[in-house]
Order: sequence, then structure tokens, then C-alpha cells
Amino acid sequence: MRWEDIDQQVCSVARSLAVVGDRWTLLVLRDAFLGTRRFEDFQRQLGISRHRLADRLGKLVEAGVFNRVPYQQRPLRHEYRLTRKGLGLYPVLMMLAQWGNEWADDGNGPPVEYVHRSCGATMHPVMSCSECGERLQPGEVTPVVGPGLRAALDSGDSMYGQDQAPALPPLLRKESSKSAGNPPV
Amino acid sequence: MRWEDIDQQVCSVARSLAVVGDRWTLLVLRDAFLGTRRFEDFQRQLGISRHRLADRLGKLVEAGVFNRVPYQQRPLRHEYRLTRKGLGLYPVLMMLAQWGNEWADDGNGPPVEYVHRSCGATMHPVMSCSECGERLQPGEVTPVVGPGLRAALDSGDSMYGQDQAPALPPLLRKESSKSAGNPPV
DNA sequence: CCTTGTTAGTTTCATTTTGGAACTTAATGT
DNA sequence: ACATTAAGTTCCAAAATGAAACTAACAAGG
Repeated sequence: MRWEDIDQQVCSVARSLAVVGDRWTLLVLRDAFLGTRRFEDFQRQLGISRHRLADRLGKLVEAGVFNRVPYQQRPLRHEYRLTRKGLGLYPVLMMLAQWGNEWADDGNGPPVEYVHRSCGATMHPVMSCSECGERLQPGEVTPVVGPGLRAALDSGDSMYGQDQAPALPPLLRKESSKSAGNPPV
Repeated sequence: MRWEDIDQQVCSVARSLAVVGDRWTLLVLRDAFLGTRRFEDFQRQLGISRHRLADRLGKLVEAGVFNRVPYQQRPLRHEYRLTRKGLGLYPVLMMLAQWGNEWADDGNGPPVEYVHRSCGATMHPVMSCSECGERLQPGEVTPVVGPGLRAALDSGDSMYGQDQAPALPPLLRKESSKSAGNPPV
């Protein structure tokens, strides 16, 4: 399977990665969340080749993650602004940063720390349940077939046969008893 | 700058992407969270070439995301299990899935829905403050220079001069007054 | 013993993607 | 007239990828 076909999967992780899973794309977004909006600024800050940058920005505009809006006439110049859809990637970026802080520390501690304005505390982001507010751990969440997957299975137009279970988004499957005794870690 | 050098940046997002930012890697992890452990299973489910898969698994083992453990002798066979470090990527995967559910819907609704075992509700993951528990929005979090960045700046061994501000992890910078009137969206 | 099957890779090679540098366009500043 | 800025584009060599075949090490069946 070619990488460009991953958006065909009936899986939200795959579909997200079809948009943001290319090299540099998430770093472009990181800088966008930091306030960068212009081609030259992205290019300088990232060290990406202009070639790649033009391609990535174009795809993100096409995907609705950025708006390309003129910031001056004569000569006409555009800048790239995060849309609502783009802003929706904030948790992804923050969780990547959090993982890096926890696990890719170079021995000097986290590069940056975060202060939550409304409570004033130095904090880190945690993932929690929208309904009960409790923190979510792998294995506490059960994925169930949703309408999108049911539709794909019913219409048979998907790449999955009726018999073959398609890939489900992330959970930690319960140990099957036959390989008991070996913890997942 | 070459992609392989992004881990040189004093930025946790960049360092995380140095480990999980290659094509297919996050999809391999998705399947791992779904319970897949063996080479053949990853290969079949993902449709990735065996070549790439061997490379990605090797790099993830080297990075400490997977353990490669024998599950039989004669013939010797290994399987790949998520380490604690690997399990730490759960929020990243879930937030990617959540974004896909929200924004990459194909018109049929989300492929899967999630049930939180402890509260029983159909839920979605939200990102919140570890200290006050409130939901986090872009712009409510202020990044401040942490020990890792201070060390890099002090020792001067980083790629950044003392004068040049290095890239900070994601936030939404306050509008500078000179471009006032244009909302970030 | 001989053949086939399973699992986990490795090798080979054609096709894509990337990185780097130079070039273009449309202006402005000096 | 000439240098500069911003946002790309073009060109090309080098690196990454995808597809398919091949290998190793054994097990099972006839």
C-alpha cells in the first residue's frame, strides 16, 4: 500500500495522518501555534527547504487547516492562518510535547514548562474523559463500532470484507488468556 | 536542514517527532495499542512493505518504544511489545483519532465511538490541566523557559545564539497590536 | 526423505520524495 | 539603475519508499 492511500482506511488515526502525517507538517503547525504566519518565517525557523514548505503549506490549505489570506497588496502577499480545524490540532501538538518532555529529556529537564493562566499553576496536559472528567489510561476505553464504520461495512464499498475486522482506533486490547502471564509492558 | 537532524532542536515536539514522525510509525503504534505484536500481523494489517516495517520496528526498539521479546524458541521468534515509554504515546494517538473524528468525517459519522469503562458513558478525550482539571484551550497556556532550554542557552552548545529565541512548544501567541483586528481563525 | 508451510526478515531495483541551490516575479528603497 | 524583500518555482542529485522475490530455520505431512 502506498502512503498516499492511507486516507482510504476507515480509521480516524489514519485519516488524521493523511493530513498531518507527512514529514515537517507537524513542525509547521507547531510554529503556527507559536504565531508564525509567513512563508519566510516558517522557512527560516524550521530550516525546511522552500520547496517542501510550499508543498506542505499548499496541502494544509487544501485540507482546510490553514487559510491563505492577503496581508498586503502591492506586491500581493499572503499569510497562513490556522482555521478552527487547524486549532483543533492543539491537543495533538501538546501531547507530543508532553511525551517529549517525559521521555526524550536530554538530561537537562524539559526545554519549556507550562503555566496555566486561569489557575496560575505550572502544569502539564493530561487526557481525560469528557463526561466524568477522570484521567484516561490505556485500557480504560472501549472502542465500539460507530456509524462511520457500520456504513462502510454495510455498503461493502470499503476495503474490508464483511468477515474481516477492520483496524480500530487506539485502545489496549485485553490480554487473550492464551498468552497470559506476560504483561504488555 | 535534513529531517534526521530535527532531534537536535531544543524542542520537545521536534524530539518526539524524531521518534514517531516518520511515515507509518504512528500507524504501527496504533496497531500496537490494538494488541498487535508480531511482524506478520503488523504487515498484513497495515499494508506497509516488509522492508519499511522492519526498519520502523527496529528504530522503535532502539528508541525504547518497543521491547523485542522472544515468544518461542525453535525456531526463535520475537514479538514487539509496548514499553512504558511506548504506552506514554496513548494520548497522542487518541488525540489524533479525536481530531479525525471531528474534522475528517466522511459524512457517515465517526468510525468508532468510545465508552469509558469506569463511568459507562460514550465519551471523547479532552485535554485538561493536571493541576486544576479544567479543559485546556490554545492561548490559555503560557510556555516559560524550562531547565532544558536554559541549559542549552547557557552552555552555548546549541544551535541557537544567545540572541535568537529558539522555537517554543505550542501555544497561541497573543496578537501583536500592530496586526490588530484580524482574529487568528 | 522430500515437499510444503510458517514467521521474520533481507535483498534488489524501479519509482517517489526530499534537500539544496539557483532562478523568477513584483514590487520597494536608495 | 541597482540592491533588497517576500513568496514561490525550477532543476537536479541523493535519500526514502514499494513491490516482489529470496533466505533462514524450523515443523508437519506423506
